[in-house]
Amino acid sequence: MTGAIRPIHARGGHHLVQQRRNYPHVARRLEDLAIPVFRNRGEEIHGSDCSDVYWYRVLSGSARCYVVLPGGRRQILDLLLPDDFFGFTGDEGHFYGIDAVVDNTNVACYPREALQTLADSDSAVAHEISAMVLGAMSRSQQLILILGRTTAREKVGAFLVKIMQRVVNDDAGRLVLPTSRYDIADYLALSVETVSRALTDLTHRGLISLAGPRRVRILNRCGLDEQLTSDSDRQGD
Amino acid sequence: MTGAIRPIHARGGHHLVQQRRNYPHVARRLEDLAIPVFRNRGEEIHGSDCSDVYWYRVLSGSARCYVVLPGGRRQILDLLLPDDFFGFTGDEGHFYGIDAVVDNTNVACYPREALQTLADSDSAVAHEISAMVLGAMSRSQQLILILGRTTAREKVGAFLVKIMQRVVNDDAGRLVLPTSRYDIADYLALSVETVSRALTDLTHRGLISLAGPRRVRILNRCGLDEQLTSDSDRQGD
DNA sequence: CGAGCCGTTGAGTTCATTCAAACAGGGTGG
DNA sequence: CCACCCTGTTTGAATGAACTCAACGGCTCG
Repeated sequence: MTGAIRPIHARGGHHLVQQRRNYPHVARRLEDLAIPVFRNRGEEIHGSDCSDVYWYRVLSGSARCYVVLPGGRRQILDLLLPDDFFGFTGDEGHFYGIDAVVDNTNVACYPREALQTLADSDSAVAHEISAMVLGAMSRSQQLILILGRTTAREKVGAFLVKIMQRVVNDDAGRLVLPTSRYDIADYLALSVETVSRALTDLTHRGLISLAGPRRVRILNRCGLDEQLTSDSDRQGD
Repeated sequence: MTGAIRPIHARGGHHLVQQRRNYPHVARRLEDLAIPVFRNRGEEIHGSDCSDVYWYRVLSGSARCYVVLPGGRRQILDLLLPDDFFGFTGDEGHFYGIDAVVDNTNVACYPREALQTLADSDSAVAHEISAMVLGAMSRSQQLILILGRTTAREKVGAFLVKIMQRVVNDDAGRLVLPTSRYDIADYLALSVETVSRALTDLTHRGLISLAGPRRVRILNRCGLDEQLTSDSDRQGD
């Protein structure tokens, strides 16, 4: 499954690190450690077997980190856009992996040991890493807040707002979703049908408008965000 | 609200840090930075105003980190037991805070700047911090997995299994919950009634037994964990 | 003893899910 | 070019689950 990149690792990974450790005056940078991986939509970037060996960072495209629960359901733990950093933290008993979400996704895989070694010797790198880990932590907390929402409409609305903050979008609130309905469903712990219904519902309420399944326009961001408080929808409709 | 600890901070916080920075030969340890806070059940440890200034670590007792959503619902982001580390990551627009869950809870508050400075000069401390951040990340991911479960029974079951792994419990699977039903509800994004019903349901199924509201005994851990797959409950009941 | 909090149980409603079907778009091959 | 398939999306109907509102029992503390 993931064998394609392991030779690269064996060739340029730990060995190179050990070699260079003896020359601290050589400015080693994060990118020197990166094992580049290119994948098309749906292809596995890394699988369950070596998930605690690497850290991952999306360079272009987007990826999803997920866990397959014993029941067969897939829970997406994180949606990775360019510059996002991610690593699994040893949840045992599940199959977990990282897939590309769009074609030509480029992910950098950093061997953890080597990254640690580099961080020890270069505090600028250490700062960069901790900033990225903090970013991952932030996305994690925000997903908890979304999953903690009560209704599907609120979850989808909050998802759209969060995504809008992360992807390129014009001032008019137009954005292109990187994900399919199935990915949204597995991210929000909903069924596909419910996601679809929530989107049409939001459209009918005038909060968003859809131009094709992926092209969303946020018409009323505050309305999306504070749908929680909305008992106003009963009055307004 | 949180004014009680600010004088301590002003007295021994950044000032002390700046002073000692000039003596790198002095072995500065994490505990030197800690602002100790003692709180009883329900008392606030830190509130919304200074949540991005500190990192927190529970030394004894337990605490809850939560966010109050616009609608008034409280989502608990993390349940902190001794040695657990936590920090908010800048979710704007919400009120968030940390409360003690049991009496005599002792929490160490570390000023972030000073912690960073210390980590830069002492790689052992940096390792310790990154290990603790990783622990927080792990709990975060596990909560996502719990929230991603479909039924309330699964959520509560998974919660019990996770808690069992973290609190002291004898070999017979007996443990004492640190939390009330309300806290469990806000942690799992369920209503209190649903939590209560799920617990009695699990009892009827023979997976747990209750000796008082807080005293739980896990009778069948695998059954709790893999309730996901269980269509067996229809046959068995 | 009363007040207040916590926990449980019941009844009715709301909401998400499942199962099912239909539709749209992109690709391939005839 | 059209037929066809496949994937992704949407909508409908019926079931099932969690929520709200409500009431009650237990417990602690003043």
